[in-house]
Amino acid sequence: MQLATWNVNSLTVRLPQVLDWLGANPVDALVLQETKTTDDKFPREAIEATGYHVSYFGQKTYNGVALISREPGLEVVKNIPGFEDDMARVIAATVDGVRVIGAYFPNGQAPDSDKFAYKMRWLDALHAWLGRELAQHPRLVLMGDFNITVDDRDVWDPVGLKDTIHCTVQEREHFQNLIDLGLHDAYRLFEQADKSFSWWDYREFAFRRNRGLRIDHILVSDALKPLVQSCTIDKAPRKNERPSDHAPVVVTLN
DNA sequence: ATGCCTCAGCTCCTGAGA
Repeated sequence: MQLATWNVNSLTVRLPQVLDWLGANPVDALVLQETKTTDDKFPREAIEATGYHVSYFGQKTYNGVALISREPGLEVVKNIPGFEDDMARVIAATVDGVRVIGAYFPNGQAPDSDKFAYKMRWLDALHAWLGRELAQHPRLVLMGDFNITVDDRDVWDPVGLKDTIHCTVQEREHFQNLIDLGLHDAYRLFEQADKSFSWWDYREFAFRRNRGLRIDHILVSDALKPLVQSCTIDKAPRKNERPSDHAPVVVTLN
């Protein structure tokens, strides 16, 4: 079984690339972030024409998530139950007996901002909900754009970017709290090349110079950890003509 | 350098992203 996550930075712009990628990488489930489109404009037919099922939860201009799967997604949940939020950030469903949660974590902008405070509240709510989800669904994967670097290996310039957004102690503590629920960073279960990133700024030729961050993650539960065969970042779509600034991350389970 | 790209939208500038 293969699962993947990709922040597409507008599905309207990236739909052809998503369809191409799925054709070349026929994963069992793919979660998307930053679809940036309302549900009435979501390209459901184009995705279903490929034989996939899709659930989606969007809004105008910002955010928006989707879950594409070969088998239908069951028990679909949108956003974090009990957490009032006017932003579309989470979609969850059970696919082939695995609870798949796709999430677009808040950016947070700057450590002293209101958006950072919202990010902290959102992370608290995610943690509480995830504890309940894990109790009900031991076979669980949480994946998406976390907007958090786990440690300095995930940062192209850890000195220059120390304590800036995505690299703060508070964000990393929240990440560790998720891990402490019984989750594992699938990417770090394997030896990986130095300076492996999943996002590169559009500016200053950041991709070409490999000045990036690893902020897109796949966490697998204790029950799934023994099944993980590989976890990779697919940089190929970042080389497309009009790329997303993020690359897909893929995990293979047996 | 609160820029540099890219995207959406009350679109020809602005806000947000990371």
